[in-house]
Amino acid sequence: MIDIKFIRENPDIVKNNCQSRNVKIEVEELLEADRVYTALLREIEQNRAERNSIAEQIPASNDKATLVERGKSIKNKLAEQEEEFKKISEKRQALLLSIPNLTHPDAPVGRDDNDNLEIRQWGEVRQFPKPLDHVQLGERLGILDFERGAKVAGAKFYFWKGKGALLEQALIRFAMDYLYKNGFTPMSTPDLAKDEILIGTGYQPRGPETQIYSIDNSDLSLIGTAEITLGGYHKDEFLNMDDLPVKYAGISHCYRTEAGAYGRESYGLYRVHQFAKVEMFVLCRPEQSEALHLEILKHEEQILQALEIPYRVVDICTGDLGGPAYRKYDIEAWMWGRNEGRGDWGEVTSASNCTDFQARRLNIKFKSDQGNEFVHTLNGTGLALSRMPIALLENHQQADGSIKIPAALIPYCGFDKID
RNA sequence: GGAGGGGUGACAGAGUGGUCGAAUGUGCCGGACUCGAAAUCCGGUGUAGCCGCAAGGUUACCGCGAGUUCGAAUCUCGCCCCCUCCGCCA
Repeated sequence: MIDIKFIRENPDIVKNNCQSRNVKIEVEELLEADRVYTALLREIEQNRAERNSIAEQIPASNDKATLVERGKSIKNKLAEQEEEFKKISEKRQALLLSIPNLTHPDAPVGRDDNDNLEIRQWGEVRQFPKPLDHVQLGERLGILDFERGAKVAGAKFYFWKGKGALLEQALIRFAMDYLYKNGFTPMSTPDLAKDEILIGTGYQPRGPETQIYSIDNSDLSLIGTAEITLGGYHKDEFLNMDDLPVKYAGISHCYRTEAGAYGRESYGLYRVHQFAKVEMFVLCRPEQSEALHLEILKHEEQILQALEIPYRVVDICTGDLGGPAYRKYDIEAWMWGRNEGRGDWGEVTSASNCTDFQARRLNIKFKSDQGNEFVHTLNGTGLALSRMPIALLENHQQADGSIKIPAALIPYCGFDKID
Protein backbone atom coordinates (compact mmCIF):
# COMPACT_ATOMS: atom_id res chain seq x y z
CA MET A 1 0.00 0.00 0.00
CA ILE A 2 1.18 3.46 -0.91
CA ASP A 3 0.79 6.43 1.42
CA ILE A 4 -2.46 8.20 0.48
CA LYS A 5 -0.81 11.53 1.32
CA PHE A 6 1.85 10.82 -1.26
CA ILE A 7 -0.80 10.05 -3.87
CA ARG A 8 -2.70 13.25 -3.06
CA GLU A 9 0.44 15.33 -3.41
CA ASN A 10 1.99 13.50 -6.36
CA PRO A 11 -0.81 12.13 -8.53
CA ASP A 12 1.25 12.35 -11.71
CA ILE A 13 4.13 10.34 -10.32
CA VAL A 14 1.70 7.64 -9.25
CA LYS A 15 -0.10 7.63 -12.59
CA ASN A 16 3.13 7.38 -14.56
CA ASN A 17 4.32 4.64 -12.28
CA CYS A 18 1.15 2.61 -12.85
CA GLN A 19 1.58 3.05 -16.56
CA SER A 20 5.21 1.93 -16.63
CA ARG A 21 4.26 -1.04 -14.50
CA ASN A 22 1.65 -1.96 -17.02
CA VAL A 23 -1.15 -1.75 -14.45
CA LYS A 24 -4.42 -0.08 -15.34
CA ILE A 25 -5.47 1.87 -12.29
CA GLU A 26 -7.98 4.66 -11.83
CA VAL A 27 -5.90 7.05 -9.77
CA GLU A 28 -8.41 9.83 -10.36
CA GLU A 29 -11.19 7.62 -9.08
CA LEU A 30 -9.21 6.98 -5.93
CA LEU A 31 -8.56 10.68 -5.40
CA GLU A 32 -12.24 11.45 -5.87
CA ALA A 33 -13.23 8.71 -3.40
CA ASP A 34 -10.64 10.11 -1.01
CA ARG A 35 -12.13 13.60 -1.27
CA VAL A 36 -15.63 12.33 -0.53
CA TYR A 37 -14.26 10.19 2.28
CA THR A 38 -12.45 13.08 3.95
CA ALA A 39 -15.37 15.50 3.63
CA LEU A 40 -17.81 13.01 5.08
CA LEU A 41 -15.44 12.08 7.86
CA ARG A 42 -15.23 15.71 8.84
CA GLU A 43 -19.02 16.02 9.02
CA ILE A 44 -19.33 12.84 11.04
CA GLU A 45 -16.72 13.97 13.51
CA GLN A 46 -18.45 17.29 13.99
CA ASN A 47 -21.67 15.47 14.76
CA ARG A 48 -19.92 13.12 17.13
CA ALA A 49 -18.36 16.08 18.92
CA GLU A 50 -21.80 17.62 19.37
CA ARG A 51 -23.26 14.32 20.53
CA ASN A 52 -20.49 13.96 23.08
CA SER A 53 -20.96 17.45 24.38
CA ILE A 54 -24.73 17.00 24.79
CA ALA A 55 -24.24 13.70 26.56
CA GLU A 56 -21.82 15.43 28.89
CA GLN A 57 -24.33 18.16 29.78
CA ILE A 58 -27.23 15.85 30.57
CA PRO A 59 -26.36 14.70 34.11
CA ALA A 60 -26.15 18.30 35.45
CA SER A 61 -28.95 19.74 33.35
CA ASN A 62 -32.40 20.70 34.59
CA ASP A 63 -33.89 20.28 31.12
CA LYS A 64 -32.83 16.74 30.40
CA ALA A 65 -35.73 15.94 28.07
CA THR A 66 -34.78 18.57 25.50
CA LEU A 67 -31.17 17.48 25.45
CA VAL A 68 -32.08 13.81 25.14
CA GLU A 69 -34.24 14.70 22.14
CA ARG A 70 -31.38 16.55 20.51
CA GLY A 71 -29.11 13.64 21.24
CA LYS A 72 -31.53 11.26 19.60
CA SER A 73 -31.80 13.31 16.46
CA ILE A 74 -28.02 13.47 16.11
CA LYS A 75 -27.84 9.76 16.67
CA ASN A 76 -30.20 9.10 13.78
CA LYS A 77 -28.36 11.43 11.47
CA LEU A 78 -25.07 9.82 12.39
CA ALA A 79 -26.39 6.36 11.64
CA GLU A 80 -27.17 7.40 8.07
CA GLN A 81 -23.85 9.13 7.59
CA GLU A 82 -21.90 6.26 9.02
CA GLU A 83 -23.52 3.81 6.66
CA GLU A 84 -22.59 5.97 3.72
CA PHE A 85 -19.11 6.43 5.15
CA LYS A 86 -18.61 2.69 5.38
CA LYS A 87 -19.36 2.31 1.67
CA ILE A 88 -17.07 5.07 0.49
CA SER A 89 -14.43 3.93 2.92
CA GLU A 90 -14.42 0.42 1.49
CA LYS A 91 -14.25 1.72 -2.05
CA ARG A 92 -11.37 4.00 -1.19
CA GLN A 93 -9.53 1.21 0.57
CA ALA A 94 -9.99 -1.22 -2.32
CA LEU A 95 -8.66 1.35 -4.80
CA LEU A 96 -5.78 2.18 -2.52
CA LEU A 97 -4.80 -1.47 -2.17
CA SER A 98 -4.77 -1.86 -5.94
CA ILE A 99 -2.06 0.77 -6.46
CA PRO A 100 1.33 -0.92 -6.97
CA ASN A 101 4.47 0.11 -5.16
CA LEU A 102 6.70 2.84 -6.53
CA THR A 103 9.61 1.70 -8.67
CA HIS A 104 13.36 1.94 -8.32
CA PRO A 105 14.62 4.53 -10.82
CA ASP A 106 17.20 2.08 -12.19
CA ALA A 107 14.78 -0.79 -12.82
CA PRO A 108 14.71 -1.53 -16.55
CA VAL A 109 11.58 -0.20 -18.24
CA GLY A 110 9.58 -2.78 -20.11
CA ARG A 111 6.26 -4.48 -20.70
CA ASP A 112 6.78 -8.11 -19.71
CA ASP A 113 9.39 -10.77 -18.94
CA ASN A 114 10.91 -10.44 -22.43
CA ASP A 115 12.19 -7.03 -21.35
CA ASN A 116 13.97 -8.26 -18.22
CA LEU A 117 17.64 -7.42 -18.24
CA GLU A 118 20.36 -10.06 -17.81
CA ILE A 119 23.07 -8.57 -15.65
CA ARG A 120 25.53 -11.45 -15.31
CA GLN A 121 26.13 -15.15 -15.74
CA TRP A 122 28.05 -17.59 -13.61
CA GLY A 123 29.40 -21.06 -14.27
CA GLU A 124 29.62 -23.13 -17.36
CA VAL A 125 26.88 -25.28 -18.75
CA ARG A 126 28.11 -28.84 -18.94
CA GLN A 127 27.35 -30.35 -22.33
CA PHE A 128 25.93 -33.81 -22.91
CA PRO A 129 25.33 -35.65 -26.12
CA LYS A 130 21.86 -36.57 -24.92
CA PRO A 131 20.87 -34.84 -21.70
CA LEU A 132 17.93 -36.27 -19.79
CA ASP A 133 15.40 -34.09 -18.04
CA HIS A 134 14.69 -34.36 -14.31
CA VAL A 135 11.49 -36.36 -14.78
CA GLN A 136 13.31 -38.98 -16.83
CA LEU A 137 16.23 -38.99 -14.41
CA GLY A 138 13.96 -39.16 -11.38
CA GLU A 139 11.95 -42.07 -12.68
CA ARG A 140 14.97 -43.94 -13.88
CA LEU A 141 16.68 -43.59 -10.50
CA GLY A 142 13.49 -44.30 -8.59
CA ILE A 143 13.65 -41.08 -6.58
CA LEU A 144 10.72 -39.12 -8.02
CA ASP A 145 7.24 -40.50 -8.67
CA PHE A 146 4.69 -38.29 -10.40
CA GLU A 147 2.42 -41.16 -11.36
CA ARG A 148 1.74 -42.18 -7.76
CA GLY A 149 1.54 -38.50 -6.81
CA ALA A 150 -1.30 -38.11 -9.31
CA LYS A 151 -3.00 -41.24 -8.03
CA VAL A 152 -2.97 -39.98 -4.45
CA ALA A 153 -3.46 -36.24 -4.80
CA GLY A 154 -3.93 -35.45 -8.48
CA ALA A 155 -1.83 -33.99 -11.26
CA LYS A 156 1.14 -31.84 -10.24
CA PHE A 157 1.72 -33.78 -7.02
CA TYR A 158 4.63 -36.13 -6.57
CA PHE A 159 6.52 -38.34 -4.17
CA TRP A 160 10.20 -38.04 -3.41
CA LYS A 161 11.45 -41.52 -2.69
CA GLY A 162 14.61 -43.17 -1.35
CA LYS A 163 17.68 -41.01 -1.88
CA GLY A 164 15.38 -38.41 -3.44
CA ALA A 165 13.59 -37.91 -0.12
CA LEU A 166 16.95 -37.69 1.63
CA LEU A 167 18.19 -35.24 -1.00
CA GLU A 168 15.21 -33.00 -0.32
CA GLN A 169 15.95 -32.97 3.42
CA ALA A 170 19.64 -32.38 2.75
CA LEU A 171 18.93 -29.36 0.57
CA ILE A 172 16.67 -27.87 3.22
CA ARG A 173 19.23 -28.32 5.95
CA PHE A 174 22.03 -27.10 3.72
CA ALA A 175 20.17 -23.86 2.99
CA MET A 176 19.05 -23.34 6.59
CA ASP A 177 22.60 -23.90 7.81
CA TYR A 178 24.05 -21.53 5.27
CA LEU A 179 21.61 -18.75 6.22
CA TYR A 180 22.01 -19.39 9.94
CA LYS A 181 25.75 -18.92 9.55
CA ASN A 182 25.05 -15.65 7.73
CA GLY A 183 23.01 -14.07 10.51
CA PHE A 184 19.51 -15.28 9.66
CA THR A 185 17.28 -16.63 12.41
CA PRO A 186 15.91 -20.03 11.39
CA MET A 187 12.12 -20.24 11.52
CA SER A 188 9.73 -23.08 10.91
CA THR A 189 6.38 -21.47 10.10
CA PRO A 190 2.73 -22.47 9.87
CA ASP A 191 1.67 -23.65 6.41
CA LEU A 192 -1.69 -21.88 6.80
CA ALA A 193 -2.45 -18.24 7.50
CA LYS A 194 -5.46 -16.01 8.00
CA ASP A 195 -6.76 -14.08 5.01
CA GLU A 196 -5.88 -10.78 6.67
CA ILE A 197 -2.25 -11.88 6.76
CA LEU A 198 -2.32 -12.85 3.09
CA ILE A 199 -3.81 -9.48 2.19
CA GLY A 200 -1.29 -7.69 4.39
CA THR A 201 1.54 -9.33 2.53
CA GLY A 202 0.02 -8.32 -0.80
CA TYR A 203 -1.68 -11.57 -1.79
CA GLN A 204 -5.31 -11.87 -2.73
CA PRO A 205 -7.04 -15.01 -1.42
CA ARG A 206 -10.47 -16.14 -2.65
CA GLY A 207 -10.66 -14.00 -5.80
CA PRO A 208 -11.51 -15.47 -9.22
CA GLU A 209 -7.86 -15.04 -10.25
CA THR A 210 -6.38 -16.41 -7.07
CA GLN A 211 -3.53 -18.89 -7.00
CA ILE A 212 -4.27 -19.69 -3.39
CA TYR A 213 -6.01 -22.67 -1.83
CA SER A 214 -8.37 -21.60 0.92
CA ILE A 215 -10.03 -23.69 3.58
CA ASP A 216 -13.82 -23.89 3.47
CA ASN A 217 -15.74 -22.44 6.40
CA SER A 218 -12.74 -20.68 7.81
CA ASP A 219 -10.63 -17.60 7.21
CA LEU A 220 -7.53 -19.70 6.58
CA SER A 221 -5.60 -20.34 3.40
CA LEU A 222 -2.63 -22.53 2.53
CA ILE A 223 0.35 -20.27 2.09
CA GLY A 224 2.07 -19.94 -1.27
CA THR A 225 5.32 -18.93 0.41
CA ALA A 226 6.71 -18.40 3.91
CA GLU A 227 6.97 -14.72 2.99
CA ILE A 228 3.34 -14.59 4.12
CA THR A 229 3.83 -16.06 7.57
CA LEU A 230 7.16 -14.34 8.15
CA GLY A 231 5.62 -11.01 7.12
CA GLY A 232 2.68 -11.62 9.40
CA TYR A 233 4.96 -12.56 12.28
CA HIS A 234 5.49 -8.92 13.33
CA LYS A 235 2.08 -7.56 12.23
CA ASP A 236 0.95 -4.59 14.36
CA GLU A 237 4.27 -4.41 16.17
CA PHE A 238 6.82 -1.74 16.91
CA LEU A 239 10.33 -3.04 16.39
CA ASN A 240 13.29 -1.74 18.30
CA MET A 241 15.35 0.44 15.98
CA ASP A 242 18.62 -1.00 17.27
CA ASP A 243 17.43 -4.53 16.49
CA LEU A 244 17.09 -3.74 12.78
CA PRO A 245 17.72 -5.34 10.42
CA VAL A 246 15.91 -8.50 11.50
CA LYS A 247 16.71 -11.42 9.20
CA TYR A 248 14.70 -14.62 9.08
CA ALA A 249 15.21 -17.89 7.23
CA GLY A 250 11.86 -19.64 7.14
CA ILE A 251 11.06 -23.17 6.07
CA SER A 252 7.52 -24.00 5.05
CA HIS A 253 5.55 -25.88 2.50
CA CYS A 254 4.12 -23.78 -0.30
CA TYR A 255 0.81 -24.46 -2.01
CA ARG A 256 -0.30 -23.04 -5.33
CA THR A 257 -3.34 -23.85 -7.41
CA GLU A 258 -1.46 -22.97 -10.62
CA ALA A 259 -4.79 -22.80 -12.40
CA GLY A 260 -4.39 -23.37 -16.13
CA ALA A 261 -0.65 -23.86 -15.90
CA TYR A 262 -0.27 -27.12 -17.73
CA GLY A 263 1.92 -27.89 -20.69
CA ARG A 264 5.58 -27.75 -21.54
CA GLU A 265 6.34 -24.52 -19.62
CA SER A 266 5.33 -26.15 -16.36
CA TYR A 267 6.74 -29.59 -17.05
CA GLY A 268 7.65 -31.85 -14.14
CA LEU A 269 8.66 -30.08 -10.97
CA TYR A 270 8.71 -26.63 -12.57
CA ARG A 271 5.14 -25.84 -11.54
CA VAL A 272 3.62 -28.03 -8.85
CA HIS A 273 0.86 -27.65 -6.29
CA GLN A 274 3.06 -28.28 -3.29
CA PHE A 275 6.73 -27.86 -2.52
CA ALA A 276 8.96 -26.99 0.40
CA LYS A 277 10.93 -23.77 0.34
CA VAL A 278 13.51 -22.01 2.46
CA GLU A 279 12.72 -18.32 2.29
CA MET A 280 14.63 -15.24 3.42
CA PHE A 281 12.64 -12.41 4.94
CA VAL A 282 14.19 -9.19 6.21
CA LEU A 283 12.78 -6.19 8.08
CA CYS A 284 14.99 -3.12 8.20
CA ARG A 285 15.28 0.64 8.30
CA PRO A 286 14.60 2.45 5.01
CA GLU A 287 18.21 3.43 4.49
CA GLN A 288 19.31 -0.20 4.85
CA SER A 289 17.05 -1.84 2.31
CA GLU A 290 19.02 -1.38 -0.91
CA ALA A 291 22.18 -2.88 0.57
CA LEU A 292 20.21 -5.74 2.08
CA HIS A 293 18.56 -6.42 -1.25
CA LEU A 294 21.99 -6.97 -2.77
CA GLU A 295 22.97 -9.08 0.24
CA ILE A 296 19.99 -11.35 -0.30
CA LEU A 297 20.93 -11.70 -3.96
CA LYS A 298 24.49 -12.53 -2.94
CA HIS A 299 23.28 -15.32 -0.65
CA GLU A 300 21.14 -16.75 -3.42
CA GLU A 301 24.12 -16.74 -5.75
CA GLN A 302 26.41 -18.34 -3.20
CA ILE A 303 23.95 -21.15 -2.63
CA LEU A 304 23.82 -21.78 -6.38
CA GLN A 305 27.60 -21.63 -6.57
CA ALA A 306 28.03 -24.05 -3.69
CA LEU A 307 25.75 -26.44 -5.56
CA GLU A 308 27.80 -25.85 -8.73
CA ILE A 309 24.82 -24.89 -10.83
CA PRO A 310 25.30 -22.43 -13.72
CA TYR A 311 22.96 -19.46 -13.59
CA ARG A 312 22.29 -15.93 -14.72
CA VAL A 313 20.99 -12.94 -12.76
CA VAL A 314 18.10 -10.96 -14.20
CA ASP A 315 16.98 -7.44 -13.30
CA ILE A 316 13.17 -7.52 -13.52
CA CYS A 317 11.60 -4.84 -15.70
CA THR A 318 8.88 -2.44 -14.57
CA GLY A 319 6.03 -4.30 -16.29
CA ASP A 320 6.95 -7.61 -14.64
CA LEU A 321 7.45 -6.45 -11.03
CA GLY A 322 4.00 -7.28 -9.65
CA GLY A 323 2.39 -5.21 -6.90
CA PRO A 324 4.65 -5.07 -3.84
CA ALA A 325 8.19 -5.04 -5.29
CA TYR A 326 10.12 -1.78 -5.67
CA ARG A 327 12.85 -3.73 -7.38
CA LYS A 328 13.36 -7.41 -8.08
CA TYR A 329 16.19 -9.68 -9.13
CA ASP A 330 15.58 -13.22 -10.31
CA ILE A 331 18.13 -15.94 -10.69
CA GLU A 332 17.63 -18.38 -13.53
CA ALA A 333 19.50 -21.66 -13.51
CA TRP A 334 20.30 -23.78 -16.52
CA MET A 335 17.76 -26.55 -17.04
CA TRP A 336 18.32 -29.13 -19.76
CA GLY A 337 14.69 -30.18 -19.85
CA ARG A 338 13.40 -26.82 -20.99
CA ASN A 339 13.02 -25.65 -24.57
CA GLU A 340 12.07 -29.09 -25.94
CA GLY A 341 15.12 -30.69 -24.35
CA ARG A 342 17.57 -28.23 -25.87
CA GLY A 343 17.95 -26.52 -22.51
CA ASP A 344 17.17 -23.00 -21.30
CA TRP A 345 17.28 -20.77 -18.26
CA GLY A 346 14.55 -21.34 -15.67
CA GLU A 347 13.74 -19.21 -12.66
CA VAL A 348 14.96 -20.68 -9.37
CA THR A 349 15.01 -17.69 -7.04
CA SER A 350 13.54 -14.23 -6.75
CA ALA A 351 14.62 -11.38 -4.48
CA SER A 352 12.39 -8.37 -3.89
CA ASN A 353 12.77 -5.09 -2.08
CA CYS A 354 9.21 -4.15 -1.10
CA THR A 355 10.23 -0.94 0.71
CA ASP A 356 7.39 0.09 3.05
CA PHE A 357 4.62 -1.34 0.84
CA GLN A 358 3.99 -4.45 2.94
CA ALA A 359 4.86 -2.77 6.25
CA ARG A 360 2.12 -0.21 5.68
CA ARG A 361 -0.50 -2.93 5.21
CA LEU A 362 0.88 -5.04 8.03
CA ASN A 363 1.44 -2.03 10.28
CA ILE A 364 5.03 -2.78 11.26
CA LYS A 365 6.94 0.24 12.51
CA PHE A 366 9.94 1.33 14.47
CA LYS A 367 10.63 4.47 16.50
CA SER A 368 13.29 6.69 15.02
CA ASP A 369 14.57 10.19 15.64
CA GLN A 370 12.10 11.36 13.00
CA GLY A 371 9.19 9.77 14.87
CA ASN A 372 7.46 6.53 13.99
CA GLU A 373 8.39 5.06 10.64
CA PHE A 374 7.38 1.98 8.70
CA VAL A 375 10.08 -0.62 8.27
CA HIS A 376 11.17 -1.83 4.87
CA THR A 377 10.65 -5.50 4.04
CA LEU A 378 12.56 -7.71 1.64
CA ASN A 379 12.20 -11.31 0.65
CA GLY A 380 14.19 -13.77 -1.35
CA THR A 381 14.19 -17.44 -2.18
CA GLY A 382 16.76 -19.31 -0.16
CA LEU A 383 16.14 -22.62 -1.86
CA ALA A 384 12.96 -23.90 -3.49
CA LEU A 385 12.63 -27.66 -3.26
CA SER A 386 10.88 -27.90 -6.57
CA ARG A 387 13.05 -25.96 -8.93
CA MET A 388 16.45 -26.39 -7.34
CA PRO A 389 16.27 -30.17 -7.72
CA ILE A 390 15.46 -29.70 -11.41
CA ALA A 391 18.67 -27.77 -11.88
CA LEU A 392 20.60 -30.08 -9.59
CA LEU A 393 19.58 -33.29 -11.31
CA GLU A 394 19.82 -31.97 -14.84
CA ASN A 395 23.23 -30.30 -14.41
CA HIS A 396 24.86 -33.05 -12.36
CA GLN A 397 23.72 -36.02 -14.38
CA GLN A 398 26.46 -38.29 -15.59
CA ALA A 399 26.88 -40.15 -18.85
CA ASP A 400 25.57 -43.33 -17.20
CA GLY A 401 22.40 -41.57 -15.97
CA SER A 402 23.55 -41.33 -12.35
CA ILE A 403 23.69 -38.10 -10.37
CA LYS A 404 26.85 -36.75 -8.83
CA ILE A 405 26.21 -34.89 -5.57
CA PRO A 406 28.17 -31.60 -5.37
CA ALA A 407 30.84 -31.61 -2.65
CA ALA A 408 29.13 -29.00 -0.47
CA LEU A 409 26.03 -31.16 -0.21
CA ILE A 410 27.65 -34.52 0.53
CA PRO A 411 27.89 -33.96 4.31
CA TYR A 412 24.15 -33.24 4.37
CA CYS A 413 23.18 -36.15 2.12
CA GLY A 414 25.45 -38.80 3.51
CA PHE A 415 26.10 -40.10 -0.03
CA ASP A 416 27.99 -38.74 -3.03
CA LYS A 417 25.92 -40.05 -5.88
CA ILE A 418 22.51 -41.33 -6.79
CA ASP A 419 22.43 -44.34 -9.07
C1' G B 1 -14.97 -32.09 22.88
C1' G B 2 -16.90 -30.79 28.29
C1' A B 3 -16.61 -27.44 32.86
C1' G B 4 -14.75 -23.02 34.96
C1' G B 5 -11.71 -18.38 34.96
C1' G B 6 -9.71 -14.35 32.17
C1' G B 7 -8.26 -10.60 27.99
C1' U B 8 -7.49 -2.62 30.18
C1' G B 9 -1.58 1.71 28.24
C1' A B 10 5.86 -0.74 27.73
C1' C B 11 4.74 -4.06 32.21
C1' A B 12 1.81 -4.95 36.71
C1' G B 13 -2.95 -3.62 38.05
C1' A B 14 -7.72 -0.50 39.53
C1' G B 15 -12.10 0.69 37.25
C1' U B 16 -19.39 -2.63 36.55
C1' G B 17 -23.49 3.34 32.69
C1' G B 18 -21.88 9.88 32.65
C1' U B 19 -17.00 14.15 35.32
C1' C B 20 -12.43 7.68 32.18
C1' G B 21 -7.74 8.00 27.16
C1' A B 22 -8.52 5.69 31.72
C1' A B 23 -6.40 5.62 39.25
C1' U B 24 -1.98 3.64 41.34
C1' G B 25 2.78 1.30 41.06
C1' U B 26 7.01 -0.06 37.98
C1' G B 27 9.76 1.21 33.72
C1' C B 28 11.35 5.10 30.38
C1' C B 29 12.62 10.56 29.21
C1' G B 30 13.77 15.58 31.14
C1' G B 31 14.97 18.50 35.47
C1' A B 32 16.45 19.42 40.82
C1' C B 33 19.76 17.58 44.68
C1' U B 34 25.14 15.20 44.41
C1' C B 35 32.24 15.62 43.22
C1' G B 36 29.69 11.48 40.71
C1' A B 37 26.14 7.65 41.51
C1' A B 38 22.17 5.53 44.44
C1' A B 39 18.02 7.15 47.11
C1' U B 40 14.57 11.23 47.11
C1' C B 41 11.64 15.16 44.89
C1' C B 42 9.29 17.78 40.47
C1' G B 43 7.52 17.40 35.44
C1' G B 44 6.66 14.48 31.15
C1' U B 45 5.70 9.76 28.75
C1' G B 46 0.09 5.52 23.75
C1' U B 47 -1.54 4.93 18.46
C1' A B 48 -4.03 6.66 14.21
C1' G B 49 -7.10 10.30 11.51
C1' C B 50 -9.18 15.25 10.56
C1' C B 51 -8.94 20.95 11.10
C1' G B 52 -4.90 24.62 11.92
C1' C B 53 1.13 28.55 9.89
C1' A B 54 1.32 27.48 14.93
C1' A B 55 -0.52 27.21 19.73
C1' G B 56 -4.13 24.19 20.00
C1' G B 57 -8.85 21.81 18.89
C1' U B 58 -11.43 17.44 17.62
C1' U B 59 -12.64 12.07 16.41
C1' A B 60 -11.62 6.90 17.08
C1' C B 61 -9.19 2.99 19.79
C1' C B 62 -9.79 -0.70 27.04
C1' G B 63 -9.11 -8.72 22.47
C1' C B 64 -12.38 -8.32 17.55
C1' G B 65 -17.32 -7.34 15.49
C1' A B 66 -22.44 -6.11 16.07
C1' G B 67 -26.30 -4.17 19.38
C1' U B 68 -28.92 -1.37 23.65
C1' U B 69 -28.55 3.97 25.35
C1' C B 70 -28.92 11.00 25.04
C1' G B 71 -24.17 8.72 26.78
C1' A B 72 -20.45 2.18 26.89
C1' A B 73 -13.88 0.01 29.21
C1' U B 74 -18.46 -0.82 32.11
C1' C B 75 -24.89 -3.79 29.81
C1' U B 76 -26.46 -7.66 25.64
C1' C B 77 -25.17 -11.05 21.52
C1' G B 78 -21.53 -13.46 18.23
C1' C B 79 -16.41 -14.51 17.37
C1' C B 80 -11.06 -14.89 18.57
C1' C B 81 -7.17 -15.72 22.03
C1' C B 82 -5.03 -17.18 26.92
C1' C B 83 -5.15 -20.04 31.69
C1' U B 84 -6.95 -24.31 35.00
C1' C B 85 -9.35 -29.11 35.33
C1' C B 86 -11.63 -33.52 32.78
C1' G B 87 -11.89 -36.44 28.27
C1' C B 88 -9.53 -37.71 23.62
C1' C B 89 -5.20 -37.90 20.69
C1' A B 90 -0.05 -37.60 16.81
